[in-house]
Amino acid sequence: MVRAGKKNINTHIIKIDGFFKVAISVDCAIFGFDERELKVLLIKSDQPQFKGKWSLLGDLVSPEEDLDKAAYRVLKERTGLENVYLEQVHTFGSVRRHPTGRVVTTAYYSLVNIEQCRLTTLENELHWHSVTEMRPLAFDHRLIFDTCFKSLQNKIVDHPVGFNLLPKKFSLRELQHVYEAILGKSLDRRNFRKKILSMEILQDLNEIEDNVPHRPGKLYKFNGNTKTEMF
Amino acid sequence: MVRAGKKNINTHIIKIDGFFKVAISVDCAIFGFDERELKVLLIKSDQPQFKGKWSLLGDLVSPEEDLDKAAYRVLKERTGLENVYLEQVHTFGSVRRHPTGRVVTTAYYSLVNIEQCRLTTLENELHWHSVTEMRPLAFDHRLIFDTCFKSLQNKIVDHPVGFNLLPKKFSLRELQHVYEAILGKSLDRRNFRKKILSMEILQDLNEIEDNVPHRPGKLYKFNGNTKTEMF
DNA sequence: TCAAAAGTGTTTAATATACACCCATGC
DNA sequence: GCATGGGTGTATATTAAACACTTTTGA
Repeated sequence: MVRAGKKNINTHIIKIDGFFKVAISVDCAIFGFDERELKVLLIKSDQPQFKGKWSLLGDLVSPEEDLDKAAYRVLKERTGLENVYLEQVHTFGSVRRHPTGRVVTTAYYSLVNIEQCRLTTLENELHWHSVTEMRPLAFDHRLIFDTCFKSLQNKIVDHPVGFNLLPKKFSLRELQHVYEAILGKSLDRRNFRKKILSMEILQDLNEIEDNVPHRPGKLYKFNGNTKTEMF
Repeated sequence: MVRAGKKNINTHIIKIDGFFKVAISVDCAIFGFDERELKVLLIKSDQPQFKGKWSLLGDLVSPEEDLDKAAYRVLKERTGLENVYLEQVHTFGSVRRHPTGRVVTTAYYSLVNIEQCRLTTLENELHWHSVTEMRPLAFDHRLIFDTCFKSLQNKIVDHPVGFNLLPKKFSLRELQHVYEAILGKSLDRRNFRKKILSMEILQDLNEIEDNVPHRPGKLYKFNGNTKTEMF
């Protein structure tokens, strides 16, 4: 696989005809769910201008690499996961959005199961941040994050994508907590169950929860394909 | 304004470090409305591989030009219009989507009033094609067009953007025809009027239609800002 | 026996859909 | 006077929202 990640960005932004060339990157808002909270995976920026600030995970796109593939590569490299839910959101192309040169970036968001992640830290620090406690991010990543988060909120209203944040087996309570964390509001339990079950997207596993300090709930799995629609 | 349009694409796709650099372009599905039909502005391709085929209007993005600005520039250059409704849709970044080299393209759609257009033909032929009679397009432009068209159809369901296809003054009948052309189905007249008027987005101009072979309808104008949300 | 969440229906409100008649104008 | 679309309201169906009690388990 083509790896653009190890190259310095300046080898991709080359002065020709008197001006800098354009580089392409992808940036991913990788969402996870833990402790009833929606989280996003961030990395400590290595740019001197943004010392100590966090940024989304991204990388330059190699000239021989499909754009979508680059986003999958970033996910694979950082979380170890393949076949994850990935959605393209928007492309940010202001001339001065990146301090080092012209970088047009395409934003994606991904929904992953935090427990399955095997984070690859490399030289920088990775951390799952609660989306309700976001501090200022490096570059224009706050704008990119907000765009991704809104896109996810719109998506989940009528597309069943919440499972991707959960283990294969889950209870309706856990699924409801996912929806509540994404939408930022509490939902009526009976109406939620009614709506989800009427969609006929869940398969009853005839198993119940274990090790819960209350009456255990039924376990379900998604009866379809949890991959992205993109392929 | 930086003009990338006159350069040959090969001056932007330069072989460095043993492989071709990546170029950025924008492609616009420019929608118009005429004779009760939704139309899209296409240009005869000048690529030898696609001789005789039509393509969307697009151009390379100069390294000193914002991505959105490039889309506005294409619109201005081809239709003479400024301040039009423009929406970014998706970025297409397969390695082999363009025969000449690596070109990542960001797709936009625009809604314009055909009558206000002053088409600039330059060396190629421009034509408004009915969206119901689309023939195969050059490059991957059929995919791009379909993506833009679906995006518009989704948008119009709950966002009042249809006006952008009409003159400043219009009747409810004309507006309904716009919706019917975009959604590809006929709508109940009473329900349509009820819904639109309840949105309180129209201002009654206390004028009536002229030169219609039937009872003239009231004229309205949109009471807000018809520009894109992007700025 | 207590705490915590599972499981389960009905009533009400809001929204969307279906549908028909008289009116004003140009020809 | 006829063809064409303008203008209007109501009844029905569908969907969304509000709401409470009994049951099961672990501690």
